[in-house]
Amino acid sequence: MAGGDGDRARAPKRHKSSAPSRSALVDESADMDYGDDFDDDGHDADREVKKRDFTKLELKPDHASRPLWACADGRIFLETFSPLYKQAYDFLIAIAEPVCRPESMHEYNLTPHSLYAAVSVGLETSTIISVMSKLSKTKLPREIIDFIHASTANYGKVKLVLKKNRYFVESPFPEVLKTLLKDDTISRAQISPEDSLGGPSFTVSKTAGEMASGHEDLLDGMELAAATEDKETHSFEIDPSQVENVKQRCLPNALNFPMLEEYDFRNDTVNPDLEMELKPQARPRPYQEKSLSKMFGNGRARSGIIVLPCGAGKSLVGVSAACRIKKSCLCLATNAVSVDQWAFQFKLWSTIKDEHISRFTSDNKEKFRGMAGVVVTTYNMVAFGGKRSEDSEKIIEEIRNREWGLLLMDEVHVVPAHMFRKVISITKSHCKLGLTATLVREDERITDLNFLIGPKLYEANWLDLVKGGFIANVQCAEVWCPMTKEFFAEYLKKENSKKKQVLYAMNPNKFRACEFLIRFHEQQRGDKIIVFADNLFALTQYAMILRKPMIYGSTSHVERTRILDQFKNSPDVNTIFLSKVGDNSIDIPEANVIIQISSHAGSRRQEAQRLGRILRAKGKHQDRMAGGKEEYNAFFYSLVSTDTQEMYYSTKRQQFLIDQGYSFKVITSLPPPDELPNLKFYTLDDQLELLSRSLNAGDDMIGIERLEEDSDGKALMKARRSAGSMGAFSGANGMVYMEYSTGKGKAGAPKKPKDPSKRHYLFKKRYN
DNA sequence: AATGTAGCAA
DNA sequence: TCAAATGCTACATT
Repeated sequence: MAGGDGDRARAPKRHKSSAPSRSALVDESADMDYGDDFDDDGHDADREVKKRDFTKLELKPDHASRPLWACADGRIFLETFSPLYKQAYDFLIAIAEPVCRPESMHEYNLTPHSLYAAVSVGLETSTIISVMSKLSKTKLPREIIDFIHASTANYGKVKLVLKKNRYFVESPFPEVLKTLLKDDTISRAQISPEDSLGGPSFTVSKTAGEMASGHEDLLDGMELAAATEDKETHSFEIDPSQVENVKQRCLPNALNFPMLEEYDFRNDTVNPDLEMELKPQARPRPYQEKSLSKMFGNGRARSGIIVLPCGAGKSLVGVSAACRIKKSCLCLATNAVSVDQWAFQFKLWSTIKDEHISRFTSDNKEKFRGMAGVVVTTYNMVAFGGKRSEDSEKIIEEIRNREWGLLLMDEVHVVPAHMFRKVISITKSHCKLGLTATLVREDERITDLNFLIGPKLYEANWLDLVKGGFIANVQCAEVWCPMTKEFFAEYLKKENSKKKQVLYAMNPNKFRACEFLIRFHEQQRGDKIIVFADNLFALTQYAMILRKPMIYGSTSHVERTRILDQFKNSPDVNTIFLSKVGDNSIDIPEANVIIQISSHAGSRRQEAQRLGRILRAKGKHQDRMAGGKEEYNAFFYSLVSTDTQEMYYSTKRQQFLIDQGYSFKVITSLPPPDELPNLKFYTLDDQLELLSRSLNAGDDMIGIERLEEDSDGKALMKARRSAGSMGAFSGANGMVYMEYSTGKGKAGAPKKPKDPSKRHYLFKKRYN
């Protein structure tokens, strides 16, 4: 990818009259005199640009060929149609936080944390400023430059190092260590050498810096700057249990000497090597390669987080990382299903021997043999506080005592922060790699992740992956379903938000939209469909009336696998209904349509997760692309009852999708009027019957709760558990829901089911 | 040894 | 703040 010679010859100081090519940019930044930060033509400092007042920003003569705008308040806008988009994107994603990424213009935010992330992948202050100035249409506002200087000045000065199960704080600058030790928390955490008389004392040692291997890539080129020469290193030891507190004190919002965690695994002779290589057929895709290069950019392993959408091959990144480090690896997942998957992925992509990898869950307590190995387990298992079984006790003891080369953490965004703290304080690892599909930014826990694991190393842009054909091209739509008069009247009467929820989920118009969509996708396109409903009552009703299998919490394991197997293999089962179980912990087979009939308020992360379920549909995509124009090959519908609380959340969901770069469509007329007679609940009677059933559902729930309080708790549990067999009803033997789907009882007086034992607990009370 | 059930935690 | 889910354990049943 070396560049054109014409560009190379051009003097850096001169304005370019044509669009700067990629190579021009690379060459210039390599030759760049960093003292000459911001622009070529002279006058500057006297300019006070007020925040949000952009009128005074000075356009460069060749602004049209430069892709970004930088505002004084730290916001950056990127034109995606620029020829320099790709480079600019790589750069921005490294230094700033993406805020919103619609199709033609992206917005980013420069924050202390994002700059922390930037310098910890090896960028230097001067490089950040010079590249930004190159890419900017305007002269960089003074505020931005000052901000970057201020936020990056102290980065990289302090390191946290693990040696022989002991933690050390290291720095080439003794005065920095002195500053740190003035802090109470840190000085209390210090483990003084024996002869210490209370004053701070450091150990001095020589470290040989390594030169990183160069690349032609813009960013990798810049990382060269991170290589160090021989330096004296000063250090003091800290109490392992205090590591996280010390780290926290060092953050930008406190002492502002954020600690860098790097693992010089090639020179680690203490920990035994693990024999494993990536198999030749495991070919990381460009973006996977890129995220790995961020992690290993300077020949060591950096701790941090890699953000890739589900279905984009996170596990290959994880396995590759483990293969490069070649030391013992502890891999953490959220549940047993993904533990199995991870173990499988390790065996699939790497040459690791079977006896060197082990799973550790409640019903799978394996042990690897040899000096080093990979252990795959759950967060729960490691953080578990209660009494352990004997086997677990032994294994967990080994996990505690071992020094891990890599701590691989899957779905880092779902795990609560306290869980993390526990896991991190229990295990001793040289390098931590967090994998996630979404970093929901306004969540405070994300900040926690930043110091508990490390900065974000790489984040892929979903749309770019779509364009590359790596993930499915999803059509997202929100379907607006007007409430029927009767449902809406009841809705307005209710105070209880629970009851309201049932009402807008059961809205007959929504039901028919759902029915129509299922029919359309099954029959016209031959798609595989997943329907999500958070509300259990709605879920069971929909599934029973439409006669589709469903899975929810208390569906037995056997039942689940049977249903999923049918969904996967049988041409007759093309739709399944899932409750929240589907969000995690179910290995969902290839589906390419999702319909949401009720989604919860704070469910933006769930939204992402669910969307992720259909991203995997690949292969097909390239074929269609080859055929000419791009086509959607996956569909994501959210059904919303208009004029209800649901509408309130629609804006948020919309925003989420747009932030990820998805375009968004609102459908208001579904089902088409001529289809109406063919769908359920066509007559008012049917609708009223549904209404009364829904209303009673709410009452019954409350009745059960009352029952739970005062009388026989055990009996209730029984009732609930037996309701678990509902899953069985809806599967192959389609008999039970017949009673409901064919029962055309009058409003308020539905037919009484024949066999009381098969009644759903929701209905139980009415008949007693 | 596999399954099911209940209790607990976070 | 709550509901729905999970995972781990122990114990009972087949």
